[in-house]
Amino acid sequence: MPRRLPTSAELRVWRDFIETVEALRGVVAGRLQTETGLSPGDYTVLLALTEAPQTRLRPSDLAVAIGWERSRLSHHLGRMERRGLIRREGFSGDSRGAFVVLEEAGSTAFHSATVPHLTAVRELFVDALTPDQLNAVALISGALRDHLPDH
Amino acid sequence: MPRRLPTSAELRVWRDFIETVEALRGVVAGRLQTETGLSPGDYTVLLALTEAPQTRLRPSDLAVAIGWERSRLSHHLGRMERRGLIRREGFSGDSRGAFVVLEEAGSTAFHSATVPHLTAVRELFVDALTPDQLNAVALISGALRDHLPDH
DNA sequence: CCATACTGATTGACGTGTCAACTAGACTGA
DNA sequence: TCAGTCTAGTTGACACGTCAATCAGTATGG
Repeated sequence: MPRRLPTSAELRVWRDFIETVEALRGVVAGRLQTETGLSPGDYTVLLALTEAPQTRLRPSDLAVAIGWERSRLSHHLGRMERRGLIRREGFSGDSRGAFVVLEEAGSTAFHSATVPHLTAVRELFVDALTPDQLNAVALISGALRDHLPDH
Repeated sequence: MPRRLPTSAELRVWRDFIETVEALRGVVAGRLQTETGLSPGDYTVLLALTEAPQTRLRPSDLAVAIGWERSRLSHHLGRMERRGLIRREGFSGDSRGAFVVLEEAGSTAFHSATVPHLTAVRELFVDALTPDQLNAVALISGALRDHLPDH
């Protein structure tokens, strides 16, 4: 049984949706970058480390916590380490393992980034929508996510 | 006057939203890639060229048509040219100018990609939502876009 | 006429992501 | 015990994006 293709109206909704979200993400990322020197990825990693006991995590646990692939995380950690935001530390025990440790500079950067970040989210996202629309967004996210393969 | 920060519920909506859309985009892109060998960027460029008179456009016009920065387009065209999907051609007149011309291979690739692409959009996006939700998405996209700086 | 500014387009450097391959230690079962 | 496998993590190659610089050709004003 052949299944229908999207109508042109449905396709337009899709394209507008994707383009808008991409633009939105770009604007938020740009503000974060210029106001705090951190990328969204940096922020995500630093948030997870900040909340971790001893502000340290094993890479795999960190990857799970933020939902990243290990290789992506490894590359990102390399860049963050070069900038002194985090540090890698050996682990006595299972010597495959390692730790990612929050550095002072990372902690400082994170703390000075949180208000600008939250402000950007409010201004560009929350303030753009009515409370009803915000609820709708939550439902729509859930529906889309549940409809994705795997999860 | 100090303005409020997002509540944790609002923040959760934001994060779920961004993560879901990113995942969705990734899945659609992955399907397009494996089923047709084209990236979303390739598809966008090929679509614009296909619809252009003589299936050729000046880079600047192409950039405007698809809403890309010229430098991004230039890099992407370089990659597409290497694969034989498009070709660059000089322009007699204003010799700064140039043309991007759709190659046979590009045309073929595009035409064999359109059904898989549309199918993926239907399955992963349209089918996941009720008609009301789809309407809501359109309204929300518009609200978010209108709230962005510049536009 | 010519210095200057503008326009079209490309380039290089670099951050970011994915995929596949690799290293290396730890586990497991015949 | 030791081959096979699993787990943790890194690496290299490459696609994609942004930014700033560059280049060449066109237009403009004194």
